[in-house]
Order: sequence, then C-alpha cells, then structure tokens
Amino acid sequence: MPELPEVEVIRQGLAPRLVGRRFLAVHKGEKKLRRESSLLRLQRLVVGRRLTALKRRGKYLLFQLEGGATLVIHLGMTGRLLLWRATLVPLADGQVEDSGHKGCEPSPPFSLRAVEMAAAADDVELHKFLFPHVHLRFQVEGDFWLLYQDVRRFGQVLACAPGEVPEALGRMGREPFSRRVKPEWLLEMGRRRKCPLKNFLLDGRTITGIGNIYASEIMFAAQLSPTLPVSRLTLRDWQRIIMATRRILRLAIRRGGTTVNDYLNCEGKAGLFQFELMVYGRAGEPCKKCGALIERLVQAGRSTFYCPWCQKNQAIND
DNA sequence: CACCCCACCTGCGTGC
DNA sequence: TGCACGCAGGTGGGGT
Repeated sequence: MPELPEVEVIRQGLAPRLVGRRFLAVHKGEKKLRRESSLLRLQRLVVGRRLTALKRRGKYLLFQLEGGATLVIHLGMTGRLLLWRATLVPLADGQVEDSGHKGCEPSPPFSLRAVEMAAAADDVELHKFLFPHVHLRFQVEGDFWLLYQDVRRFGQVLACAPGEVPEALGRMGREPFSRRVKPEWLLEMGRRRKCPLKNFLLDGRTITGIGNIYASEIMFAAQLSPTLPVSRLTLRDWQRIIMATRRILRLAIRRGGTTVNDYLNCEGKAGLFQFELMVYGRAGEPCKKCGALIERLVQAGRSTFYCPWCQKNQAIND
C-alpha cells in the first residue's frame, strides 16, 4: 500500500502527537505479521519508554525510544497506523464532538463510547469487532491508542535493541531527496545493470521509497519509456528522473498521499493525489497530455502504466 | 551478483 | 446467486 509519500504523511501526522510521550502498554492479536517481534520483546524494549523521535527511512518508520531502542514498522501493502484518542465525547444523535483530534472512526454503527469502553475494559473481543484486522495496539501516554491495522499482514513490526538495525535497512538505497543522489552516480549505478528503467526504480537498493504507483508517475513525468534498459540512459535522462522523482513525491506528500484502494493516514483520512495521477491505473483512458490511450504492461510481475506517445523513446533505441 | 518468480495474505470486482 | 479467477500500494527467499 504505502510508498514513501504515504509513509511520510503518516510520520508527519504521528510525530507531533506522539514524540515526547511514553508507551504504556502493548497488546498483540494472535495472527502473525510477515515479520514481527514477540510480545515479550515488545514489552521489554518499547513499553515504559518515551518516544524521542519519529523518523522515516524509505518506507520504514523508525520510532526512536529513550535508551536507544527502536520500534521499526513497515506497513507492507495494506498496513495502517491509526491514532485514536479516547477522550471523544459522543453526542445524543450519534455524532461525535471533535475534541481537537478526531482519530480514526470505528466501524459503524458502533459509537465511540463503545470503543472507549472496549479499550478501558481491555475487551479484546469487542475491540476486534470494532476494529477488524488490528494486530497490535500500543497505549500511549495521554489517552492515545496507536493501532496497527493490516488486512493482508505483509507488514513488519520489530523492536530493535540499542545499536541493532534490521538487515533490510542496511541494504537500503539512498533517499530520493538526499543530495547524494546525483545524475553521475545514477549513471554509474545504471551502467552495470541490464534491467529496464521500471525495475530499476522499483528496486530500492539504489533509490529507496519508490513503489509501483510512483514509478509509473515518475517515468511519465520524466518522459521516459518504462522498458528502456538503464544502461542506455544518459546523464540528462538521469537528471530528468531525479527532478521528476522529487517533484512527484513532494507533491504527493502535500496532497496527503494516494488513496487508490484503502490507504488512510493516521487520522483515518484518505489522500488526494489519486486525482492527479497521470498514468497509474488509467489503462485504456486518454493521456491527459496528448490524448493517446494509456497502456498497461507487466514488468517484474507488477503492472506498469505509460503513455506510448509521451514515453516512446524506447522505439528510437530499438 | 543479477534477475525472475513466487510466496506471504485477504478482499474485491468481473465474468461465466 | 455462486464460484473461479485475476488483481492489489511490498518485501524477501529460492532458483537459475
């Protein structure tokens, strides 16, 4: 689900509300995530600690805790981090009075009062009913609950001891906004590879954070064909890719991310960038620039969307 | 090492 | 209406 912009939007939403606060408790459901720490480990390393900073690396969120431990969360395809504050006051007609921060809505028709009671009484069954697919609940100082919800359970929640870093973070490429991402460097990285541009952008070992939606959008913005072998890209092509990447990701963050199917921010709200997508998910529809029909192809097992006219430089090379 | 394919899951839309 | 199938934002392990 979430790519760099969505993860960043969640980080920006959570940070001001959680940094400085202490984790008071953690509860775990019985279904396992792709990778997760044991309840015991989470309790030992996270519970009782104050959050000193909330950082992002690629699509990973890093909850840095006092004492040096880190809670690492990856949302996989359908992961959500929802912040819910237990101080909402339900009104007589079922509406909810906004007490500053609204938090995520429980599934209707249950009232927030019921949720509050479920949390207060630690009623697991009721909570499961109100928030399906919530696999972890962190209680935070100040009546906050941080819920980890994940329908497909491809996500990761790892408690790391001080100095410990998940292997995946070590293998990760550079941040798209890093000054170390330069055309010369990408030219060098691309020269050794034979894969098409799309696969290169998706493979986070060079530049991290670009997923399937933004890869297509970036290649459209840079006017480059997804099938171009990276070894053939010029310095100018790489420059265009860098500019396009930063422009698209920055705009997507400003729009609160892309909600194609079920992405929601920490308040349970959808993003808006889906209305500005130029190619992703638009196979058969006219290109917003030239009117040619957007095409879909499969690369590395994933859909790629592109405009055969605006991005036809592949044909020249063939 | 580079690359491909699949596995990991659930849910939803489509077409028969 | 029911069922089978394809497809969905990501990673990572195994094979070639």
